[in-house]
Amino acid sequence: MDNYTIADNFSLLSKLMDIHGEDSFKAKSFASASFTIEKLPAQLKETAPEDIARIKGIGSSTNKAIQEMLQTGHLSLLENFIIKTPPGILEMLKIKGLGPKKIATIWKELEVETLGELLYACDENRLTLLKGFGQKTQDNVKQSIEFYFSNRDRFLYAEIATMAQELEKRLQQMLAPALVSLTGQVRRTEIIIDEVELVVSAAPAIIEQQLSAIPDFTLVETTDHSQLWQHQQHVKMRIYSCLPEDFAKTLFITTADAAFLEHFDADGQAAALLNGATSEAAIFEKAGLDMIEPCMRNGGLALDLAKRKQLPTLISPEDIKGIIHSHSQWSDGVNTLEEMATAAKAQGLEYLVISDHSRSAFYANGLSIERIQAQHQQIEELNKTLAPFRIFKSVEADILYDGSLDYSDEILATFDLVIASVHSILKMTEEKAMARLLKAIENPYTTILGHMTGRLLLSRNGYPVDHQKIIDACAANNVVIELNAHPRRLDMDWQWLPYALEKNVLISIDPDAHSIEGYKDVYYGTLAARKGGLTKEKNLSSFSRTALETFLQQRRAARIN
DNA sequence: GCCGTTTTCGGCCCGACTGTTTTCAGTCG
Repeated sequence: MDNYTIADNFSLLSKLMDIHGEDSFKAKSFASASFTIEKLPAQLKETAPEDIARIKGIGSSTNKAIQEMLQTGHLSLLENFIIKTPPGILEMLKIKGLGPKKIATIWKELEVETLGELLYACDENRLTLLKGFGQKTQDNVKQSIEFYFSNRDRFLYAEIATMAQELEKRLQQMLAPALVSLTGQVRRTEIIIDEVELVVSAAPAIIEQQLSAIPDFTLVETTDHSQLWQHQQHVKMRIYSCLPEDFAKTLFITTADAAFLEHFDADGQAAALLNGATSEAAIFEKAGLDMIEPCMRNGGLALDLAKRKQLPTLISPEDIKGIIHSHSQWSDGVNTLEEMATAAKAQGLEYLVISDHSRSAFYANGLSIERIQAQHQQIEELNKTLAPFRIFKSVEADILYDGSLDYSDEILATFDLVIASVHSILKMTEEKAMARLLKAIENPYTTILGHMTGRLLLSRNGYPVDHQKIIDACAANNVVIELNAHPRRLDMDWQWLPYALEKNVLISIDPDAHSIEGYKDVYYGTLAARKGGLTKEKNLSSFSRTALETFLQQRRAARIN
């Protein structure tokens, strides 16, 4: 083992000791040993133990640890700390601006254990609530984590979409008159993107020659049909090269996922349909099918619907009539309630459902019963001046560990609607998660089930749930299922929308906005919803104000009293 | 954990910089 490795081990040991709240002078001595060793002119493995003992800053314990590393290749003291540290906490040490003390605070105070959760806590403005943290620290941490994530090889659609569209335009200009189109995952608006894929009607050599001129891109792989380019510190780009007369065919084939193509070719007629096609529309026409939008070219469902002439008219962003699920300064939001409402009205929306956090969400400044009453007074006053725009009184009530909601029935009854979500103790078996969720769904005051699995895409898996049973329970209890539109959540997953629609369960595309800026996330929620075949009729946030009022009255009459 | 003397137990603490404070805590090179 060389000096650098030994020094690194001591450095990490020191940080972990600080994170775990060990005596800071002890931790410091390992840090200074690390510093000293890194600068030693001679290798420790070639130095006699008694000579090592004479080095300033290395005492008997450190020397013993050095000998252990030299003899066994391990440092048991360090390994013991690693075992009791979640991997996400170790990863936080890679984030600029975060040292042991801050990480310990984040871990202990926020109960955040992964970078994904930490990023989300920044989005929700929760870091600034911690002592010793301010706006700048939160901004730095957020930026730092995003940078870290951007160096990984998978991306959220929202992180990639703009860049992909700009790339498409740029290539169209560079390679004209060749045809260029986005295809694959991006064209299907998948929620997670591995590669930006494009079809280009030009020869590989020409594409390579042109793209080599862009300094940001490096060619990493060439196959018969495609080239893979790596953008510096960014996503990979795959380019399918084809003849101009094969453009429609290639676009069709590369847009769809494998299961869709398999279904499409179930009778072995695909080749005949594709060859010589001048457009995708012509392919569908020749196949006797209505045009299936690229976003629905996953699996076989859309093809079955198309064969029966039952393709739905998909919801689109302009079908959103109000903001459901939002947070203001009353809890952990950035903007005041008045600002949130005024902005929603100015955007042409008909209503705002304000759902600040409930009292157990202490980390998010959740509302005490007194503060709920004060907020309701303010809502009533604002509604007088904003009418016909309306603020609906809501709350994002924590589903507690036993499945009960965070307030008594008397308090829950004062809201127009209640969004019930799990925020704490996310590590559960499926059995526990199901019992907890089902109890919350059966609560007559629960109107909407918020972010069903608690997942954070690319960074945290949700707790395990039996989707089918949850959907069945929502159907039985007339509970709306949220499609949380935050691009890192998109929870419930769109893959379960067909089943929910079959069971006649309403969906609600909700931004979970913690600022006015957050409203724009409904766009991503809508894209995900389209993949699952959602229509505006089945989306609660597409209801007009009056339709929502009627729905809530009827639901209340049926479920309560 | 290390050090060292007024010497075996009590104090130790890179300095510059940032950010959050209103005199300091934490991070980083």
